[in-house]
Amino acid sequence: MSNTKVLPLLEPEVPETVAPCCPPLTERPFTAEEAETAARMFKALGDPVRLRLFSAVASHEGGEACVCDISDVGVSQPTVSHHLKKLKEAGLLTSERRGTWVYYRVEPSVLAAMGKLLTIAPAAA
Amino acid sequence: MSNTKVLPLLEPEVPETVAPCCPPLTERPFTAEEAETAARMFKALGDPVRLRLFSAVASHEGGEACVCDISDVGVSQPTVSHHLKKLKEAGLLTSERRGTWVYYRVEPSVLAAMGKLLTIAPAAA
DNA sequence: CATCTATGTTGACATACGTCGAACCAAACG
DNA sequence: CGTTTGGTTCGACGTATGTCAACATAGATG
Repeated sequence: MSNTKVLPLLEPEVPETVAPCCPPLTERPFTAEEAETAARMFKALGDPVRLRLFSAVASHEGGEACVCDISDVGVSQPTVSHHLKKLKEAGLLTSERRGTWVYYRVEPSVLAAMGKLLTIAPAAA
Repeated sequence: MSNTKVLPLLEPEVPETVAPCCPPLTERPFTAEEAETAARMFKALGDPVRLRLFSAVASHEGGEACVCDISDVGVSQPTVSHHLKKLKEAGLLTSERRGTWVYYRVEPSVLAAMGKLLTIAPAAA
């Protein structure tokens, strides 16, 4: 019932959407370029509605969710669509149409990448 | 030389600035309230300049940095001050004046909290 | 006190952002 | 086909945001 088993499906679709952009925040000062890249992801999660949508997809069984399953976040349906698009553009989600419905799925590597960013110390050196 | 040893200084100054707000994003859909809280932190890091400032402080020796040491990020001095204020308001940094200079320091627990947010699965149940 | 340096605050401005309703597209169904 | 249902795109609107120059404040120093 959990989503622990759906994570290994790293298909080589658009690998550049979430590159290993940056070292941990605490390792050394970010360059302008690194900051630009990382900030784009943080920014995407910096809106309450988007965060709820992302969490809803990430926690949904199968690691993916139909829009109809997650669009109850208190804003209009066009707004939901708008935010999902933003999340896609940030490389956090991917979408796929299957018949009537559109399914969104989290890009698994992105969570790991952002998690590393917030690592205290890599215990290096 | 690294900042691994300065982390244990969790002084009970303002503990509510970074509460254990939320479970991992992948555990269950965020409530509106959780999303509001977490989004505030993500939003603070969602600007390239702020991210560079935060990274500069976090990676600086001693876990803290004078404004003069980190203000070389390509924007004017008032803008730097403005962003540092935002980071403070988000609970990510604290500041202290010591003589002539003002020192900023990262709130250590905040990194751990945000890191947990991005955990894949807590391996629970 | 006068003054210099280091930061923070204020006010103004252009741009970006979140939101909605309306129009539009795509698949299913009669 | 026409209609219904699910979802996106468009256009508009109000608000928030990032930025700077100008001014203000806090210590240090003479």
